[in-house]
Amino acid sequence: MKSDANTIEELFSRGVGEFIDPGGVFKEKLLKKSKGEYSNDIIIKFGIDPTQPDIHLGHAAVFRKLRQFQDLGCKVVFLVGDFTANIGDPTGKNKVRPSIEQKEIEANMATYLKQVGKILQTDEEVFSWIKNSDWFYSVSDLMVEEKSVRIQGKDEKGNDSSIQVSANSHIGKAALYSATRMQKTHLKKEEMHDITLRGLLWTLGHITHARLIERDMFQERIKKGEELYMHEMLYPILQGIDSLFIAKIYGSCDLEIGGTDQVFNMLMGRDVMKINKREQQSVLSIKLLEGTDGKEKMSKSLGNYIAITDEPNDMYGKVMSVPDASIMNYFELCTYTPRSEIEKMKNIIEKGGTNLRDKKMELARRIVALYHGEEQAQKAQKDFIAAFQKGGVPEEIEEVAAEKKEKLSDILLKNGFVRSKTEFRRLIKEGAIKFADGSKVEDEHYALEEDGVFKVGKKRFVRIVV
RNA sequence: GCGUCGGUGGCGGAGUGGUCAAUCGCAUCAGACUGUAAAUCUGACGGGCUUAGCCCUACGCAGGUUCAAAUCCUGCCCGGCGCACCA
Repeated sequence: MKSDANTIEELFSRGVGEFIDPGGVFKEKLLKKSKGEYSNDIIIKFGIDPTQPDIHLGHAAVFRKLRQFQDLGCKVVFLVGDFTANIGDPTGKNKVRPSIEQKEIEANMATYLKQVGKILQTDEEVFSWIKNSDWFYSVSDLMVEEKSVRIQGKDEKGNDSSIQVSANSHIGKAALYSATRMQKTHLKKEEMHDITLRGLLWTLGHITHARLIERDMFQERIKKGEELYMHEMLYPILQGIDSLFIAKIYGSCDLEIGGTDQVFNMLMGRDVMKINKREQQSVLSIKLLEGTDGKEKMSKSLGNYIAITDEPNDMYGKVMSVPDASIMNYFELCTYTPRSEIEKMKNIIEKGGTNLRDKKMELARRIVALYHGEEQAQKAQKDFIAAFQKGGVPEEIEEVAAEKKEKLSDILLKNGFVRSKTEFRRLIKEGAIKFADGSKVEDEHYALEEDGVFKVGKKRFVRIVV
């Protein structure tokens, strides 16, 4: 990627909610870096939740931004907020097994990074990740399985020596813990950084109540007379402490990126860093992508998302189902279409000069091409036209196996095309289940004699092979 | 701990002994119209069946009263609010 002024300009404005970079510190570093005049790593922090590994276009917008920074020589650090996620968790386990947790997180990260790898570079030079329990847990939080631990050291004469200690002792736990810590094992650090109550209070001693309750969300709840718990108040500060520790561990934390809903928390990081005499991070927030319903933000739990692992046809179709009003939001956040072109499009649309459907098809094609390649995108478009504009059946559809004479209702139920037999019967009554030629299946007991293609409603297609 | 109000389908929220698989709104699904958009209209929306009907399981959990309970009683669990205790 070229690092000309235009690229940089686009980087800080496209899809961006706010870019807070007092004194232009970050921008300057970036410029220097691109000219080879800045030798330190430029660290960009991004908080993730790997327990939800389905990455959708909303995340992708941020990842694509991160990728652009990587291309300019920055290093992206994913912060896994496992510790802070546990605080709000009511299951309330008060002891932890770090080695097991580490394994779980690593397994999650593996699937997560597999998807992220489609967008980001994940080699060590420009990428790293760390979990925040690495500095938030204290030795007393831990539970040990072992009975005893051997600790290596030197004797008075400087010869190698070791002693056996009880695993449940403070020193034993410390030894076991340090053997699982990412700072040591993944990042090969000698010195370990931890937050302590002393350090936390020091920081808290510089933050006022008024500063904290500024936050919109807190204000709203105060207005409604809802309770505000102390751990919730502390949350932004803990997130800030994460930035501080990334700076300690990686040498700096120059920029934090997140959704527009994270701006307050990210700015808290600046405060915490300043209090602790660290260079403050800059903050870049990315606009939220609307979901396929065009109302809420895209999220898995609302079911209005397009996953980057969605099949081409599916992805194309989902983009087409997005309301017209969201098209520009998608163009900005989900494609590389130059902004000048997007602006032109906006003008044309405002004048009502063009068929919006065609713009949306272009959008869908571009998005599919991004994740599946141009060829697949073309194919998805062709299939879409065949299936929906001409009322046929797409070429590539899900195929399921079935026994001869097996009832259609059972096959569809078994493969999740209908939720229950009752629903199947309803759909038959409504004339929603059709053969490939478009004629309706009238008999709810219809059984298969040979291979067949069926439509359930207008969006579900299946080829059944006997 | 005491008092009090509450826990109903994916969500919100009616119902306070039979006519309740449960009014209504949202969400969802299907049909019509379309551009698989929006808007609009129509219908469905616990599960199952040999389907003008029938059966099963459900209104926090467990018992009980009754011919009959989401609805009444008892115990338990969970949540909101008020008060007290502790500090």
